[in-house]
Amino acid sequence: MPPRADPIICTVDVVLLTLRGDQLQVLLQQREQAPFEGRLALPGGYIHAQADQDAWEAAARVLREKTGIDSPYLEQLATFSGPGRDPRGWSVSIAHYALVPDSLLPATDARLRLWPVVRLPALPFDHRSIVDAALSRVRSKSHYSSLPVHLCGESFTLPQLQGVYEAVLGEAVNKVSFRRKMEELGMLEPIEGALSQGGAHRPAQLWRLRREYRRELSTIDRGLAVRG
Amino acid sequence: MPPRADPIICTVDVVLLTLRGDQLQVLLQQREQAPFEGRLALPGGYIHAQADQDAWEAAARVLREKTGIDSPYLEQLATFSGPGRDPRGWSVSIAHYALVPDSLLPATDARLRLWPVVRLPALPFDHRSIVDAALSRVRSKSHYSSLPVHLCGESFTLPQLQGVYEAVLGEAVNKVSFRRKMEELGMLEPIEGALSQGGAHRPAQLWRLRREYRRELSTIDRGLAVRG
DNA sequence: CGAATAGTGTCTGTTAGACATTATCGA
DNA sequence: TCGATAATGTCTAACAGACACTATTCG
Repeated sequence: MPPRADPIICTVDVVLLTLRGDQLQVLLQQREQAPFEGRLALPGGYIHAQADQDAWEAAARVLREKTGIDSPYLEQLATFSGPGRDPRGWSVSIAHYALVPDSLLPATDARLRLWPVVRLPALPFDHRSIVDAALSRVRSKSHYSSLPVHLCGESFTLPQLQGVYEAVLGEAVNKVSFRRKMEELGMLEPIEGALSQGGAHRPAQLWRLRREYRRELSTIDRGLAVRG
Repeated sequence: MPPRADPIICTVDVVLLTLRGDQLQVLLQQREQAPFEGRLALPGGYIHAQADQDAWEAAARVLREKTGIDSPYLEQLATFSGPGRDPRGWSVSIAHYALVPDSLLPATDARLRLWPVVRLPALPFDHRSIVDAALSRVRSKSHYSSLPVHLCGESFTLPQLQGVYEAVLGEAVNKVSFRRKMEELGMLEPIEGALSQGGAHRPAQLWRLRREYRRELSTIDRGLAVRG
C-alpha cells in the first residue's frame, strides 16, 4: 500500500431511468443493509477489486445483481464524494446512469420500485443530487443525440419516438423538424414491410436502431427544441 | 470499516490547460515518487480524508500545492479506474481540468513543464486518455459557452478572445458571428474608455468578464462554428 | 364517407456566414 | 495619405418551425 493513502469507501451508484405511462421514472431499491436499511435508494454497491475491470463494469455488475438487467445503455455520469455523504466515512460514489425500455424491467422483485422523477421521495445519502444530475445530463444530451431511443423497445414508430423525446425533454417538439433530425442522426432504419397495427387510422412505419448504434450514440451539432 | 470493502487507491489528477504562443498547452510535472519517479505526468495526488471536503477540493489543493495556482476555473472531468492503470493496484482517479491564463503560471519551478497538446510525450498511467478526454470536453464546451475566456487575463480585446476560441477549437471562426455570440452570452462588459495600445491601427475596446461569471459559465443553445 | 393519425410539401421568419464599408490608429 | 486592424452594415443561403395537404387505416 502507498504511503499516506487514507482509507476511502469506493462505491458505484446507478440511476436507471425508464418511461412508464408517459412519465420518466427512476428505479429505486429498498436497502438491504445499514446504513439506511429498508429505505428506498439508488441501487449501488462497493467496487469489487477482484471482479471489476473498471467502474463501468462495477456499475453493470451491481445493476445485474440487483435487477437482473444487462442494460443496453449505461454511461458514467459524475463522481460524488466527501466526508458527509455516507455515515460510514469519507466516500466516493462513481455515479452512472442507465436507460432501459420499460419492457425489459422485471416485474417480480418486491424490493424494486419505479418512481416518477417529478415526485421523488426523500432519498438517503446524496442520491437526490445524483438523480438530478442524471436528469440534467439526459435532457441535455437528448437535444442533440440519439440517447432517448434506448428508452424504446426493439421496434417503434416515429410518432412513438417523438413522444419519448417529448417526455424526456418535457416539451413539445415540432414534427417536421423532429423527422428531419432523426434522418440527420442516421441511426434508424425502417423495418421493411413492418407497420404498426390496430389504430383506426393510417398505420405507421416501424423502425429499429441500426446495429452500429446499439451501444453508441449518434450526435448532431444543432439540436432539437432549442429554447431561449 | 464496512464489510467487503476492497482497498482502493483514491486519487485526483488535474489537466491544467493554458494558451502559450497561440498553442493550447498542458501542464506536466516530473514525478517526485514511485511509481514512474522522474517521469513527466499530470499533477495528481491522494485524496486526504482529513483535509478535503470533496474531490474538487482535493484537486484544488493538489494544484495549489504543486503549482501555487488557485485556479479560477476548475471542473470535474470524469473518473478513470481499474486494476491496471496504476501499478500499485486497483485505483480510481477523479480527473479534473483547469483553465488558467498563461500570465498566472509560475515561471520558476523546474519540475513543471508546459507541453503543446498536439505533441504530447508518452505519459504514465492512463494520463494520455485523461488529457484526450479533457481536450474533447473543452472543445465541446467552447462551442456553446464562455469557457475559453478563462484562458484570458483580466482584460482582453474581442479579436484576442476570438483568437483564443480559434486556438481551442482548432478552426477559424466567423468574426461577425463570433461577436454576435459573445453578445448573446452576455458575460462580457466593456471597460469604459479602455482601449488596446500600440498597434499602427485602430485600437480595440478592452473587455472583462462580468463579476457573476467569474467562476460560472454562460451558455447558449446554438453554438459557434458548427461544422458537419 | 368520416374520423383519426401518418407522412410530406411548402412557406416564412430566423440565423449564420460572406463580403463590403467605415473608423481610427501610427508612420 | 497609406497600411493595418477594429468595428459594423448588409446581403444571401441554410435552417427551423408553422401550416396545410395528401395517404391510409377502421368503422
